[in-house]
Amino acid sequence: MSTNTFSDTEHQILEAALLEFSTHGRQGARMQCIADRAGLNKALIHYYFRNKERLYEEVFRYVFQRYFRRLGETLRRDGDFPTVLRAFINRYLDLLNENPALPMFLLREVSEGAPVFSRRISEIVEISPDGMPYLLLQLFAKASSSGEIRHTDPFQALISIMGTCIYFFAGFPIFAALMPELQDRREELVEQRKEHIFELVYYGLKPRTE
Amino acid sequence: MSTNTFSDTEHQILEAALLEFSTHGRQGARMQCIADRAGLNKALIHYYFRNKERLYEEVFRYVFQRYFRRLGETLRRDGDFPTVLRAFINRYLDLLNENPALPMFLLREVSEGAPVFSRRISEIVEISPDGMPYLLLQLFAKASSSGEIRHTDPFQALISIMGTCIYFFAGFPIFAALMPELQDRREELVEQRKEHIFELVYYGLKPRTE
DNA sequence: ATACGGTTTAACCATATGGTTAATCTATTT
DNA sequence: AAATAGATTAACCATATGGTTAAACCGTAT
Repeated sequence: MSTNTFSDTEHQILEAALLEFSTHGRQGARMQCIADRAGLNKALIHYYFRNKERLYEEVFRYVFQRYFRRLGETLRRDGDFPTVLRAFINRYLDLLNENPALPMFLLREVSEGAPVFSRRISEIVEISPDGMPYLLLQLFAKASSSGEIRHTDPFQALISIMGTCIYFFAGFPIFAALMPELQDRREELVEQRKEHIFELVYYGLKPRTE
Repeated sequence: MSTNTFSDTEHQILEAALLEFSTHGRQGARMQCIADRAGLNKALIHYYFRNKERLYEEVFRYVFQRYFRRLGETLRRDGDFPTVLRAFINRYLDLLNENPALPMFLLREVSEGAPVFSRRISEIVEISPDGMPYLLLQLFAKASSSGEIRHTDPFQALISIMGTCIYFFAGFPIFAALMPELQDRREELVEQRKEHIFELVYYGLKPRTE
């Protein structure tokens, strides 16, 4: 059940399910819609994934295992604080830009009490000191204690950096509804955003001389 | 339908519905659960709000009208850039802390294509130059042109400040699942966060002399 | 050619759930 | 006290939807 080799058909189902789940939520998702999206018969989904709940779990794991792994990679490379920080931000924004539905998928799960995330957390994210969350905390903790940034709670910094990245994608539709002209500038704004976040976080945390 | 005077019963329904909708989403919400939560008969909900869709719309408007209005208030008061910035951050975090379910409610709606938000946008948020989004953009635009902060796209700043505030509440459960010790520090972290975000944004945007 | 295992499908079933209805209760007016 | 209108309830209905099943399809080995 935790194998990662999926057939073509399974992949089609997973991709369709990801879209359906992230736009309509676990309960709002319709098996028939997933089947239609994937161009397959509904019974096939049950054949491969038994039921909606297991499909959801499989999609969730399938997607976020990769997501957290790719995010963590950037933190394991050598480099000084600003270099690693920049790499993390760029990777994060690229990941989100490739699949803007992911944050909502995760946030939805979490707002429902994160039953699947909690139950299968060990498969999804490394909780060890070599996993993404801990490495990111470490990044700030080290820079903080070496004096490269001012004394900062690493947790606050973690929330800030992830929030500034995620909210661009999660909140974009809100502001696009208010200011339609943003829609066309989207790609440009993503690139601009990399620089903006880096400067905000780096210079926002740097010790002040005055 | 857009009156704001609700009877006790209606209020109970609205509050119960808000909880149910924000944890389970529009489709996942169950009319029976809302009735149970409110301690009322299910048919009463239909009596007052006709059907699920209209109930959802009413709750949505009821909640976010107030939310955006209270957020906008802080931007209409006099004061220099850091003062207004601080007031906005504090108000925002207090609002979210009072009702941590709100961001998810809004984000869910948005990820479903924001049909209700779009349709009733004019009742929910002032789109005029005196409304919250525009005032916040103005705040940064003015500070930017007066040289108080370095040249910055106001939209990027808007996303950053809202993202850092919201994500604390939206993402908190994720990190609380990974680091259980955070749960007890929540209130303390909210207060600490006000200062953290202010410093990050203010000093992150300030012109650099070096 | 045929038998067989894995895959795919149309048709079907059971049930959860949104919504209705008709009766009852309650308070206010006359 | 009778009447009226609004509020509330239990019982019910229709249907959407998750899930099942049995048959058909298809490639491959014998």
